[in-house]
Amino acid sequence: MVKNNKGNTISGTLNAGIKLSRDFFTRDVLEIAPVMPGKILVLKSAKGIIKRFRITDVEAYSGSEDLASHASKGRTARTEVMFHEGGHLYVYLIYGMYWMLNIVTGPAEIPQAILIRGIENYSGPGKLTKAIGIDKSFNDEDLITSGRIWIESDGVSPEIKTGPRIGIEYAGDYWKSVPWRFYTGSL
DNA sequence: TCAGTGATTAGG
DNA sequence: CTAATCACTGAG
Repeated sequence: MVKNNKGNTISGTLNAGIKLSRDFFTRDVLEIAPVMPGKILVLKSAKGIIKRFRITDVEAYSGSEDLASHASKGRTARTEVMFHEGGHLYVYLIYGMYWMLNIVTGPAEIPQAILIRGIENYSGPGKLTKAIGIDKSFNDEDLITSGRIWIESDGVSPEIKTGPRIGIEYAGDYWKSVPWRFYTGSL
């Protein structure tokens, strides 16, 4: 059962849009991240129930130079997925409790990802994954070929606000200040 | 402000 | 093997 911050049940029932293709995700992360708020995250349960959630808040992590990105430490077992072709998911556990949901972008071998920080009725990347049931099993899932998760557009493109990314105090003055958070409060 | 919680990582 | 770290959250 899905509930919002006030404890009320929400259905995730938006109208269907057009599924985003590989070409959308293989572009540079800084082209994609600003247009992610407004897109629809779609999940299909094992029983065939489809739920759609409007994305409201994302952050971009780009390449090996970005000291806030996990990939800045190189290619490890965990960050391997970030080097895969755009359209895959990067899912990892943080603080022993929260699954973080990221969309890998760009061509293969270039580590980039977009953290999904908020969807409608939810604020916070850990809360939204708990609410919609994202876990380790979604790591490296392909949004183009998966039967249980994908992204759609219904043409909605809300006004975007930008700001520095959250929770990256370790990344140094420059990288913690770049305005790579893209969000909207209007949805 | 700070504890909870456990996978991941570097290092011996 | 050990120990530090962490793209968070909720309680005080």
